[in-house]
Amino acid sequence: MRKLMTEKGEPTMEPMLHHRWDLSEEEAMQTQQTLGKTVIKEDQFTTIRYIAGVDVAYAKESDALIAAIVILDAHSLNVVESVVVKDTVHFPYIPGLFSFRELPPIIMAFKQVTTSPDLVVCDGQGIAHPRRFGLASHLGVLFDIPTIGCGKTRLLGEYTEPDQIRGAVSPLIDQDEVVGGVLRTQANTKPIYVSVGHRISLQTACDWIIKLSPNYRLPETTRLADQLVNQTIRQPSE
DNA sequence: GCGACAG
DNA sequence: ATCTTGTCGC
Repeated sequence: MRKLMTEKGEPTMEPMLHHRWDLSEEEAMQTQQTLGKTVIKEDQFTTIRYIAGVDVAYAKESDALIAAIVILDAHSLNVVESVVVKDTVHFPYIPGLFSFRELPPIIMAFKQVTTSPDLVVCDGQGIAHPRRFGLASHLGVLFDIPTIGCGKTRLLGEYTEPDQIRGAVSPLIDQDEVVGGVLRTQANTKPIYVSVGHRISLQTACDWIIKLSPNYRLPETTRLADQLVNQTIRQPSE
C-alpha cells in the first residue's frame, strides 16, 4: 500500500536539467538559444491539481534576493504550502537575461517544496522574449514542467488595446509572430502579458490565468507569492 | 547614434 | 525590482 499524499519534509522538486549560472552575457544568451529549441508550445499534461506561484524581490537592506513559492489547490485556490528563501545576487538585471538573476533563488526554493505542482505561474515572460526563452520557459525546461509566463508590463511586442472587459485578449506580436496575449483579467484595469512558458498552449494559459484572477488584476498565485515575499522583507517592527 | 527595456 | 510625494482619474 502506498501513501496518497506527499509527506511533509520530503522534498520532491528537483531540476531535470542543469547548467552553470556564473556565465558572461554572451554565454547566457547562447544558453537561451540552445535551450529555447526545446520549448513545447502545446498542452502536454493531464490533471492539474496543484498550481505554484513564484515571485522574487530584491531586499535592498541586505542586498539579497527573496524568493517565495506558494502552492495552491487548483480547484479551491486554497494555499496548501508555501516556502521562502533568501539568496545572494549572482547576476545583474539585464532585460532579456532576467532568468539568470532570479532562477537561482527560485530553484533553491523549489528544493524545499514537498507538494509537486502540476503547473507553475511565473512573474515574468515565457516566449514573449527576444530569443523566445524568458524566465517562465527557462524554469519550465529545467524542471520539465508546464509553466505560464505572466508579466505585469511588456518586454517586447506590439498590440492593440484589448476591450475593457474581463477576459478580453489581443495578440502580442513580435517579428510577425504571435508571442503571447495581452489579457484583461479585470474590467477597466491594466491588462497583463501572458505567454507560453513550456508544455502549454497560449489559449490554455489564458484560460488558467482568468480562473486564477477572480477578484484582482493579478492571478492569486502571483499575488500571494508577492505578499509572502514582502512580509518577509518587511520584518515585524512593532 | 537614439530609444526601449520582464523584475 | 526599490525609493518616495504629490497628483490625477474613476
